[in-house]
Amino acid sequence: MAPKVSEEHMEERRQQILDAAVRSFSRGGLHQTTIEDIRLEAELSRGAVYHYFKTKEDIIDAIRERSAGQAESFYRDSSGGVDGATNLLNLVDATLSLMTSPESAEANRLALFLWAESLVNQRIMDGQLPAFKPYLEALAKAVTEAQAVGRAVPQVDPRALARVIAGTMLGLQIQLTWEPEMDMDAAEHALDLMLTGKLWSSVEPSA
Amino acid sequence: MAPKVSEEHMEERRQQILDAAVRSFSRGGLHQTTIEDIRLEAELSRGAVYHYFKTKEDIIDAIRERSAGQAESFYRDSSGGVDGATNLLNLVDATLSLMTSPESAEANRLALFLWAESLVNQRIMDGQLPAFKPYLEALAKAVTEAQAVGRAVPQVDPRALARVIAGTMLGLQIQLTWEPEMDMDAAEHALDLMLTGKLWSSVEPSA
Amino acid sequence: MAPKVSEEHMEERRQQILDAAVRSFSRGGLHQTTIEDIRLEAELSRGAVYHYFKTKEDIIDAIRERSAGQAESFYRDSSGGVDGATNLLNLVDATLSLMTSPESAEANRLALFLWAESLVNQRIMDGQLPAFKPYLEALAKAVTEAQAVGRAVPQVDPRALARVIAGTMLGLQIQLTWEPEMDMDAAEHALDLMLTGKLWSSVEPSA
Amino acid sequence: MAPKVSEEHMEERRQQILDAAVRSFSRGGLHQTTIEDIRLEAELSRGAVYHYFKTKEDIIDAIRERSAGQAESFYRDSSGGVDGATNLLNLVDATLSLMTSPESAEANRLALFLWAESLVNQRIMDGQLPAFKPYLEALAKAVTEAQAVGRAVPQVDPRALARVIAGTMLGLQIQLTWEPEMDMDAAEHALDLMLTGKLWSSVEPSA
DNA sequence: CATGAATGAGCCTTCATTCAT
DNA sequence: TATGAATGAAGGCTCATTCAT
Repeated sequence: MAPKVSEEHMEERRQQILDAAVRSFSRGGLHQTTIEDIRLEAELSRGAVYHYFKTKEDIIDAIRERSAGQAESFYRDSSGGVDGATNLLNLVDATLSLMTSPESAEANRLALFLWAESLVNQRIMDGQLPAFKPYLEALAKAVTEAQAVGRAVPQVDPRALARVIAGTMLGLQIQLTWEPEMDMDAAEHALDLMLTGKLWSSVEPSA
Repeated sequence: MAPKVSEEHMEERRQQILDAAVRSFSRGGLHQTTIEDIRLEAELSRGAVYHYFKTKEDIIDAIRERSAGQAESFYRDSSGGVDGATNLLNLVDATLSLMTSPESAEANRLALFLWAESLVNQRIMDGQLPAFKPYLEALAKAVTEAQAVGRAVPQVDPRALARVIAGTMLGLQIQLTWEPEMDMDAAEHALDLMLTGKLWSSVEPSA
Repeated sequence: MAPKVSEEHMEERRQQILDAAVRSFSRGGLHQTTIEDIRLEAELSRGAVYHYFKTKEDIIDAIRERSAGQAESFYRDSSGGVDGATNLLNLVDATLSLMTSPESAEANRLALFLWAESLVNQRIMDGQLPAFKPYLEALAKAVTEAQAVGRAVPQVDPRALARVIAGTMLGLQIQLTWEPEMDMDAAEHALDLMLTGKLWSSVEPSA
Repeated sequence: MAPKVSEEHMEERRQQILDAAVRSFSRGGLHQTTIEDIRLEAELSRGAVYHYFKTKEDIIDAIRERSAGQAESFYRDSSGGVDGATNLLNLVDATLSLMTSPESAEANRLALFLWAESLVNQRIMDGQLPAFKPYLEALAKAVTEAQAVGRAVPQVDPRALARVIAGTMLGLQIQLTWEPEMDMDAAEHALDLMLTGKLWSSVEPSA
């Protein structure tokens, strides 16, 4: 059982470094943050960092993977309902509450850095996109279910609507990074109205 | 009149550099792209670049400013209608058609790079945010007008809804950078249905 | 003709760096010598070195190529005679005088470093070996000619003898790096006796 | 007697490490080979290596010493004959058969690395040279004996000829590292002819 | 105006060595 | 004895920027 201690320690240190890396990267961006920054934040020696991660990019990769995992498990719980329309709302609300939780400020910033980086770094794109797709599909599935019970009109393409809603999430997250003090509750309220068909008057005004 | 010629030449060269910079940055990102890359793309000497721009950041700034200007003029035309609800649709459609135009692939990528960079570079943030705000306000104004004529329910906070809709735009633009081949027309259709209240069945299904 | 000045300057600087590199490398070996050492020896900035050579290995390669070229031209002059046996002596003497010239102390040391490095660095081997082979062949050719005129016995394989003689050159050069003060003239004399058949008594001693 | 076991164990482990080091160094060179490489090759922990050797250089030194010892005992057996000329041939043949034995490929490469390193590392030079000198002297002694019995002409300086012959050995060994498939038997034959005065026709051709 | 050589700060990474357990 | 985590000095290389011509 000797390796067990070692492995535990290994995992602990890795998390310690990743935590420091998340703080550092989200503060300074992927490029401006140096290994030196991370190591200071982790209160480790420079060599120690390289003891647990081969390269800076490996750290970034591990961070991405870890957050993707966290987010995924978060979403999975939100699509278990029977009613598609409810699932949709649940997913949206879960996403919003995830991004508004105080601990998420860092994650939101980091996400934006990764989204940008993915355009230029295939490895990151390859990690990012496959993590986004299931989200899109969960949304589409919910829409399809909503159509099945007559809540959503059949004309709409579930995947297209999923794109729109997912886009809204992404876009709100971005705005949150820009203005952390923005009123996300109000936005959520408006979004809920829109997603339940209560936003627009059903009849044209008697113009 | 010598300076006039000079000024014209100056402006011409600046645009030449900025064009090259847009191509370079959107291809390789803000950090991975070097002045050398830009100068090669512009077919200029390295010194020439520094002749027209003091620093790399100045180039980025000029690019940002230029695109912001282009976008703004684009939007301004879309909020001139009388009907708020129509203005909303116009704005959204204009935004979408701007981002889907073939020349915009570059601009979309560049935008994402700038959004990320703005989190870390106050100067970019200071340029970016003031350009985004009017867009938000144009949307809010359209919502307010829609409320005034009874199209939108009065409970919704126009600014919050503007956040949501603007977010959708941002998020769709991101998805476009990730998957340039995505079906934006379908998304637009779904979005239009949502923004005209035709997406959801007004009555609960007779379950 | 603008590039001409530039090219001249370029070539000049490259030589300046290579000269400094030869001094540095031959003094400290390939691995212990840093770019910093070279740049100090060349009285240049660190960046300047990289302006003219992409990597440290490129510098090493350029050095090797340059010395190979110098050596080759040196040998070529020594195999122009009509008589094979004389050519052989000429080649050997030329080689020896090349390696004993006072400026060659550096080159000899450098050569040994390169020979060792070639075992581990294919690129160096690929440069080294093709430069050695013609030398071997020039020797073999001289032996063949000596056989043709009856000077050398026909039983000997010219290539094998070339290996032996070339080996002698290599081995003397090594000893020279170890003990620069060794008496190479005496060695040359002994070698000449051996290569002219005057070393051994033709008849067995009347034991 | 506890220490005795311990000492045996110590010696065993040291040899295990040296064996691994020889394989590693001869494969990758002195500088490119890391302690990590050696420890993996030895299937030992990193700490263990440092338990038996204080520094990397100590390992190199121990290797050098060990091979020097092996070579020396090898040569000693070859100079026991009565006849100087025969001793000379014996020494040469012994040297050649030592370097051509299949197990020697590694040793040959390692030797070249050490020869190069000795130029830069006094400690290695101090180990190397005193091991080479006796070889030189054995050769010189054989030559002197050959002169004594009238086999070799008295004009030749025995030490100089020793240099030449030793050089030939070194140079053939180098060529062997460069081209392990070279025909050393042919070279040996040519060398034997040369060392017995049978290579050159005693009389000038009747030109 | 234009050129591109020169500068040097700074970054990622490697690796010999130490040392707590 | 044995282990391997930790250390930190050092090196190769990049690149924004300057400046002499």
